[in-house]
Amino acid sequence: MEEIDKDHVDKILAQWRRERPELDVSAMGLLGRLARLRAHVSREQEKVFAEHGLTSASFDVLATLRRSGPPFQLSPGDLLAATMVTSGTMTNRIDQLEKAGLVERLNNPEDRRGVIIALTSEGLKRINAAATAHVANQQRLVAGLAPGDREALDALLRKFLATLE
Amino acid sequence: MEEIDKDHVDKILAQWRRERPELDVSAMGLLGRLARLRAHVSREQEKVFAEHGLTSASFDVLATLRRSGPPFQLSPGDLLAATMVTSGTMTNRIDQLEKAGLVERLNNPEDRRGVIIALTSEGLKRINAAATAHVANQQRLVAGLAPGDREALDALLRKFLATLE
DNA sequence: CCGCGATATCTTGACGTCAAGATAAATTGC
DNA sequence: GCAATTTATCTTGACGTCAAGATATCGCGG
Repeated sequence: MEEIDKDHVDKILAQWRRERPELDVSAMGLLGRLARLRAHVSREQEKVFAEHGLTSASFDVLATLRRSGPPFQLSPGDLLAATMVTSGTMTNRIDQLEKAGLVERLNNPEDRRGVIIALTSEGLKRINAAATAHVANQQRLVAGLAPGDREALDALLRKFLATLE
Repeated sequence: MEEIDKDHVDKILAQWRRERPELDVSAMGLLGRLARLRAHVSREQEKVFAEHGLTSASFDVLATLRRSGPPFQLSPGDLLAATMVTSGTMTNRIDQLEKAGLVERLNNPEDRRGVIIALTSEGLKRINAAATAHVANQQRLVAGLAPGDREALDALLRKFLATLE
């Protein structure tokens, strides 16, 4: 009577158990659900970013600048440290945002190797609006989960994350 | 006294609360940890795939063929249904795998629009070895989490996923 | 048995990402 | 002061992904 609904990931595990019964797939369920969940959440979030002419990449940079507080300026190195991407990726992100007029590269008076990335006033407006929509959308995405489950899940994700970083 | 260690995500939330106190960022912690966790896991998994000359994209296709059982053949449409990507992406994945000699496109005798993607013997060897290494690596990735926590986390992820798909 | 909407797969063009390495300026140590 | 090392950022080339649309074939309704 204790039937739990099988989801997509359960079917994959069942196939592996049939084809390669000697493999221990006990971790695959958890990691598979993590991946699938992330893919769904990610796509839903992208839709909201797109409504504001942004991608998750550009939102990520603008949001980092915005939440750093006035004057909304950081070096590429600072942005790099905050965003889990490589330097080449960050250069490209900044290039795109600069083309779009949402940030500008200023000379760094203290270090001629470096530059300062600054939100333009258009960039500030854009990220303020996008962030408002984004957090509302995040609320919607977790709305199907009971508040107690959300807390429990967050606590476990925190624990897990701590083992990896 | 109940101090929980602040992680990277907590710092982001604190910044938003300072800069945009009117925003309800209560869902951002959970979703942010999910994203970060997935990024870490993903990269660790890529390393193992790379040791076998694969990427997560190519592993994904080969694994789907492998766990479907003999004769290790599926249509692009079947693969599409199993893998959360678009048809253009699947065409590209198959192209790459075909170039690498790991799968081949066979004519579908029952439908001239369609083809059948079949693992080559080299592809079978490759995915068997890669899958063995991959599941071992997955065990390693969750090893830092107590077994009870793993179960609880998996159950919550399942619940959450069910609300989205 | 024919026309036409449905289906299976591929093509195109624009991005985003990474690894590896290039460039230029700052800093360190003698 | 100056060479060697380190640091900050950018460049290059190869992939992977998507959305939108192109092709070719299937199969249904008349």
